[in-house]
Amino acid sequence: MTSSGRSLKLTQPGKRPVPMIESSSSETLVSGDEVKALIHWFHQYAIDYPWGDNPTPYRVWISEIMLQQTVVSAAIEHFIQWMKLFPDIMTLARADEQAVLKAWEGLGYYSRARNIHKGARYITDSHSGIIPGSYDELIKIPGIGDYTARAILSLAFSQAFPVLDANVRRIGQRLLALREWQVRDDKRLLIQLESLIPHDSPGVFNCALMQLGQILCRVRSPECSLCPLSKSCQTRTLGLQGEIPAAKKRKIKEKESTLLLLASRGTVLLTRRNKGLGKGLWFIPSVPRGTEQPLLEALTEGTAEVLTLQERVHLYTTWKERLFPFLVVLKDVSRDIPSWVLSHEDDDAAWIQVSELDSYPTPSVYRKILEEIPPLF
DNA sequence: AATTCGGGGCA
DNA sequence: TGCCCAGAATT
Repeated sequence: MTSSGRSLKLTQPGKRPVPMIESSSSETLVSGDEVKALIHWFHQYAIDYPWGDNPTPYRVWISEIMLQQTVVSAAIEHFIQWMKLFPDIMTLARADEQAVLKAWEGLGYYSRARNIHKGARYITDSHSGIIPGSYDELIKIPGIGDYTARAILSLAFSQAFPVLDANVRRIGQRLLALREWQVRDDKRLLIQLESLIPHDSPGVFNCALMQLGQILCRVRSPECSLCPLSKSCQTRTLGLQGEIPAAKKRKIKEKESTLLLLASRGTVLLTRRNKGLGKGLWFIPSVPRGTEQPLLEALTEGTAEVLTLQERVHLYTTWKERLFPFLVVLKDVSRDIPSWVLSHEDDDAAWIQVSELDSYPTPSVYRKILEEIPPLF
């Protein structure tokens, strides 16, 4: 059974524009010789990664989730540390979510970490702790979608599933010289790859394509002269490397926030988000910039001392947020929790020893601010 | 089909 | 600074 049956419905021919040039290999994307050249190129120039030499289902699963929307160099160190902390599924399933999120700190897209944690418990309960080797079962695991299921099946189980990530998609788009890439092109490309993937080494084929996209067929300034697929590449034939794929513009929303880091006798007040964006992470209480005056005055009435911390910019997905943090050292004994601190629904708040801050998962920019706290205050 | 995700790398 | 990234989930 091919891999396209479940995840991808075959579509009708449709009326998309034909490629501007009919290549000699319009049926097979690339020739059999080029596949061999690709594999040869991979064995000669491939980069070794920590997850590459021992591709167990667990290691492939974790690495593939880490690599979702994440450049390889950003994931390597987290993967190494993760395997020390959670060497197997049972250890991961027994860990608490806070520790899992802490291990993920800095990688972003934290729902990935929560999904891995949920997935480990699901695998423990429903599959006796063994990662299943079928597409239909893998796809049920939280955080595993079409790409990751295919990656696990090909890399860890040696099943002939091609993968379609940003690298492979870019290679396909350039081979066909398509100025626009539509959803149905994914299905078309996967069908083509299914006829090319070697059944004795599907993982090598997939890794070779992905590393080719990473090393030679880069988004900007690809090195076509070294590419094993250049003969079939219509983008190279047409000299359109600078135009395909076209850059996508994105819109950024801006906002400004004042952070009030309340401190009292060796502790600081943090809040944990339990819903929506940043779920499970700890934050410094904040208010929209400009609304902090009444709060500061109320706090300084209790003879608080206010230190200005370094201004920061927090970039995440569609947001650019300027942060204006202040350390508010309270002199009175009470450690009440002001109501404005709980700005989001279901927020928690807690006074935390400064010496223990390290174990609380928090977005990177908040980590930097917390590290700015002076030793004595 | 479009948007969101509380990151970081790279030219 | 803008665009991209070994995508998935949600709307």
